[in-house]
Amino acid sequence: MGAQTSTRVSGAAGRRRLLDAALSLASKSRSLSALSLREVAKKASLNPNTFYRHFKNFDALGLALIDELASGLRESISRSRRQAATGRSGLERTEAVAAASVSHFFDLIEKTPGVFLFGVRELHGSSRVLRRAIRAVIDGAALDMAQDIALLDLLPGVSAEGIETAAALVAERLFFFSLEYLDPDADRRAVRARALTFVRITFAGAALIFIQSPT
Amino acid sequence: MGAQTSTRVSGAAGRRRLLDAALSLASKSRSLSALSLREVAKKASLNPNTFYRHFKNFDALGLALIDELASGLRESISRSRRQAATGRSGLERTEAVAAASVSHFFDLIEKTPGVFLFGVRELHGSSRVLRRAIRAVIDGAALDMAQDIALLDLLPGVSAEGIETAAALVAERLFFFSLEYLDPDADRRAVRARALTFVRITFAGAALIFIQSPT
DNA sequence: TGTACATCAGTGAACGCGCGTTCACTGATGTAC
DNA sequence: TGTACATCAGTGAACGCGCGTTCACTGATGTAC
Repeated sequence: MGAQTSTRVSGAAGRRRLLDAALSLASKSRSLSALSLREVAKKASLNPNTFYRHFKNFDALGLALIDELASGLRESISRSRRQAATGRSGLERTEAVAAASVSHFFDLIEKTPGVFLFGVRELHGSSRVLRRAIRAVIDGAALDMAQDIALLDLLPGVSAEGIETAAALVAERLFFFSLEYLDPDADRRAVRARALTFVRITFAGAALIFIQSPT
Repeated sequence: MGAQTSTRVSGAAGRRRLLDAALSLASKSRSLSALSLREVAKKASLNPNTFYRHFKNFDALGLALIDELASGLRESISRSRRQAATGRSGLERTEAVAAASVSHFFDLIEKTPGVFLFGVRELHGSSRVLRRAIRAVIDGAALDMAQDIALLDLLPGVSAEGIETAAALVAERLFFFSLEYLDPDADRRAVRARALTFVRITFAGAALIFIQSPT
C-alpha cells in the first residue's frame, strides 16, 4: 500500500506521545542520550520520520521535558512552604516549613517519577544544552527558596549570603535524593528522613556560620 | 596481506591503552555508555577485536576504571588529614583538617580529572553494575572520613550517628563538586571556597543537631 | 454555506554508515623438559 | 642450553542489524473568500 494511512486524530497528540515515550524509556534506567530516535518513535507507535514533524532534534525534545520539570516544581513547592508557615512562629515554624517542603518535594517525585529520573541523569549527561537548562531549573528553585526563607524570616539573623548558600545546597542536594528515592530497593521513609536531616543540618550550620551580630 | 602484523611490544600494554582511551573519550563530555567499542579501540590504535582479549564486555572496562578511582582516592586523603591534625588542637584543628582535606581532594581532581568526570557521570549512568561500584567507593570514602573524625576527635561530643551522617553528606557532595570544578568555565578558586564552606556548614550543623550531653 | 487551497501530521521505502561480534589466522613470548 | 609447545595479544574480513535522515507522497483539518 501507499502512504494513505494518515490519522491525526486530535491536535498535536503525536508530540505528546513522543514526549511520554521518551520519558518512559529514559526513566527505565537509561539516559536520554542513550535512546535512539527510532526507539522513541516506535514506543510512541509512530513512524520514525514523524519525529521531525515535532522536534528539530533530540535535544529539542529534552528541552521540552525540562520545561515540564520546571513548571511542575517551582510554584507548587513555594505554596506548600507558605502554608506550613502560617500560624506558627520561631524555631517551630522553621522546622515545620522544612518538614513540609521536603515532604511536598517527595510527593512531587512520586507523582511524576520519570521527569525527576530524567532530570538528575541529564544534569550529568552528555548534552551541554540540557545540562545548562537543568542547572537553571535548580538555580531557580534555590532562588525561590531563598526568597521564602527571607520573607518568612525562617533564619533570623542570618545574612543574605548565608541564606542563599544554604538554599543552593538544599535545592541541589534534594534533587539528587530523587534518584535514591526512586531506587526499587529504596526504603522511602528512610530516604525522606535522611533528606530532612540533611536540610536541618544545613540550616543549623548556615545559621551558626553566617550569623550576623545584631546592630 | 594476512594477519602477520602482530606486535605485542610489552606485557599487556594494550589493556592500558584501552583504559586510557576510554577514559579520555568518556571525560570529553560523554559518558562511558555513550562510547562504542570500536571507537575506544580506534583511539587506542587497536583492532576492535582486540578489546575482547582484555575485557569480557564494556562494563568490565568500567569496573577496572573504578578500581583506579578508588585506589587513588582512599588512602591518600586519609594521610593528608592526619598530617593536618598534628600539632594543632581544638576548633583550629578541625578547621585545619577540613581545609586540608578539601584542598587535597581538589589536587587529586587536577591530577586525574578524567577518572573523576567518569565517576560522577557513571554514578547516575545507565549501568547498574557501575553505579553500585561507584557508590561503594563513595561509601568507603565516607567511612574513612568518619573513622578519622572519631580518631582525631574533630567533632567532640557529637554522637557516632552524627559523625557518620556528616561524613556521608560531605563525601558524596565533594564528589559532585568535581564536575563543577572541571567545567571549562569554572572559577576554580571559587569552587574550592564553596566546597570548604559546604564542609564547614555541614560539620557545624551536625555538631549542633547531634550533640550529646556529657554524662 | 461552498469551495479552493495551504498546512499539518502522518506514511513506507530507501540510503549509506557504524556498530558488536565471530571467524580463522599469526607471530612473539613464556615454560616444561 | 635447546627444543617443543602452549598461551597470549594481536590481525583483517565478514556477518547481520539498527541507526539517522531524506524522499515523495497522502489525507484530514483549518482558513480565506
